[in-house]
Amino acid sequence: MADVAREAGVALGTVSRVINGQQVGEKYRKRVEKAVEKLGYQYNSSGRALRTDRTNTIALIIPNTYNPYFGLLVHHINLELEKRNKKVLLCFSGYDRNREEEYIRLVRQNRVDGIIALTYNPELVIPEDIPFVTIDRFFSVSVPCVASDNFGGGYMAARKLAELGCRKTAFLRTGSTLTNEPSKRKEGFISACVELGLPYEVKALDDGMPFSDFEDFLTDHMSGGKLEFDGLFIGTDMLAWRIIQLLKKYGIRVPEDVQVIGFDGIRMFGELEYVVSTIVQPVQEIAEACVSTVLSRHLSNVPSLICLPVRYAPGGTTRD
Amino acid sequence: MADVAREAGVALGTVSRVINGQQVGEKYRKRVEKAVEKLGYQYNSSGRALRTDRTNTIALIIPNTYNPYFGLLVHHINLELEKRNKKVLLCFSGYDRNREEEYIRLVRQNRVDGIIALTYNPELVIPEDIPFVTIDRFFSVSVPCVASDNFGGGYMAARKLAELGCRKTAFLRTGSTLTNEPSKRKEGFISACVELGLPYEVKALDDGMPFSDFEDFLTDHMSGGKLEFDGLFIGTDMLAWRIIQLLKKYGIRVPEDVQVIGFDGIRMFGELEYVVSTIVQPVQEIAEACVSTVLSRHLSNVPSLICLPVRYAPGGTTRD
DNA sequence: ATCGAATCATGAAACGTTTCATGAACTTCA
DNA sequence: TGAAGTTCATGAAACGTTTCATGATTCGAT
Repeated sequence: MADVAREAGVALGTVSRVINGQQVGEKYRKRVEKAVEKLGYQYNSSGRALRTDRTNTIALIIPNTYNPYFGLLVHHINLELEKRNKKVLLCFSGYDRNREEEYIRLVRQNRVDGIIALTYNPELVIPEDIPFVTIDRFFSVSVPCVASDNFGGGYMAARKLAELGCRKTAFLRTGSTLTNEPSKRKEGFISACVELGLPYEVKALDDGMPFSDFEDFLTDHMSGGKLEFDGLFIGTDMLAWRIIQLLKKYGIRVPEDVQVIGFDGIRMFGELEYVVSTIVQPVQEIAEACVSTVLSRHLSNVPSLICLPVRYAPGGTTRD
Repeated sequence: MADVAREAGVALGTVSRVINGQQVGEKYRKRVEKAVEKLGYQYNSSGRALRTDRTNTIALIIPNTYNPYFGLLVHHINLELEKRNKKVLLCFSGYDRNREEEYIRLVRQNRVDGIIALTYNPELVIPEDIPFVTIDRFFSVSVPCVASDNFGGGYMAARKLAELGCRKTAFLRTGSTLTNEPSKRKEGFISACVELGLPYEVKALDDGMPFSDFEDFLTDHMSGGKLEFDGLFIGTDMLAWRIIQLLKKYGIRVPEDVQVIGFDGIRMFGELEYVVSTIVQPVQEIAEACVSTVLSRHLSNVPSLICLPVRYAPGGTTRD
């Protein structure tokens, strides 16, 4: 910057104000711009960060990026931040509570301007002094949470199954120890079933429990090679996929014998057809909401729960 | 840091040396460590970056993160960097040449310590002054390139098809305008076919060309509802998947009528079974190689092409 | 006991910005 | 024409580190 100032024959402060688009006399601005051009000057973000105490970086705490849902989320969040000239600091927690806490420390030394977290530690201590936004996890009214309309999604799934002719349904999920926003999928589902008089069962597995418990549940509800359910709503697309593989093993056809709806909206290779019929989370809108919330310094007038509408998309595991 | 120094009754420089694990007298070290603990001091990385001119950040230029292969790559690269206390600056190019160039600028102002890029612009000007490593793209001997053994993978695929009883095969790919490392998949495939006396055809599509050209190619090679190939090797898993969908439309069964092998090693939901039978890229090793290469300051004795072994994995689209 | 060598903490300078009080140059109005 | 007001560039200080020359202290050898 000193070089630019010398080249343009002005003071450092003047260069700084040109760079930051502040008011500068016309002829000075011209001269500085010419010098910047000539010398190919690019400001040093470390210097700026040191002086302003703002790094223009937002930490993103997320289990991983190979799960396509997370991959999509990372993608949209990064895009939204980029629009606003911000950067992402990636933190992969791998569902590990200790690592999540470790990251809070790391994030402190990097002086990030805010944190967006999709965490699996319900006892996480949320830093008070850094703007913090969660995805799908409600901690307290002072920590904004962005989620899709999980209740509405469950409700929608039940109505859809009914509309497609199902007579007896079940809801399957994992992670039942966590009471978080996605838990409302079950409530929405049940609510619609009750309303419609549609019989249903629920099987929720704790985190530690083996997947084979679903197999036991399903075989318990089979007789003569027939499943007694003709509609399944499953907590996530990934679980839905696994359940479908399981059903195949028993010769139960999807969607002919049983129709299946998942949740998330995962596409094949992230961009082709939906893997299963599903309730699609509005990932882009979620990303946008996270970013604009975390960047609004005045978190006072921000709602503590931002709930975004979902939609249904057929994916070959239902008869539509 | 000044607070810590005051608390411990030592000079700033001493604190600095303790933090950086340099030689400090025993009693001073103790005192400083106690003060750090008491005050919960975390160093400020902007200040350090400014002073040392090293940001501990590596830029990663990649098309996106929702494609599961890229997602996996981002994941492993981040993990490898984290082990070494480095951070990632994410740059999503979306296959767009202009954005790739734009990022090079951005990366300059962030003073990254190095760049890892999976780029789609063969004319990209590689910055001379920043350690630069590419994935799958060979630019020149002065720019190290990390790739899997594409030739070997193609060769392996042909031999596998032959071993599984195929009599007539074809190789299909897109992106034929780019001559990059993955292009060698074709050469390896052909090489093995020639060696084995296995008949083969090749269909390569340019980037602009519509997908339906593959449909034309396949229908041209059908008669009486039968495809004249009984083995297909396809440039990527994603393309393989699409081709399989296409075959389904014509009532051709996989793997009964034709066996298909893809390339990349994409799993369902990033962690379940392989989507198609495939040549698996060693993503973790690729990540490790990229990271260790980009971090070795002395790029002189580093090989300009690092080629890592692939392996075959069955995924239900072959008869094994 | 004295001197030289070795060890190691100190204090100041420097990294590249932004910001703020200062003062120079110009404008307006009587 | 002169005073008061306005605009806007200047220069210095500050942000939190690391590093280097300096000097204090300790130790060993004579």
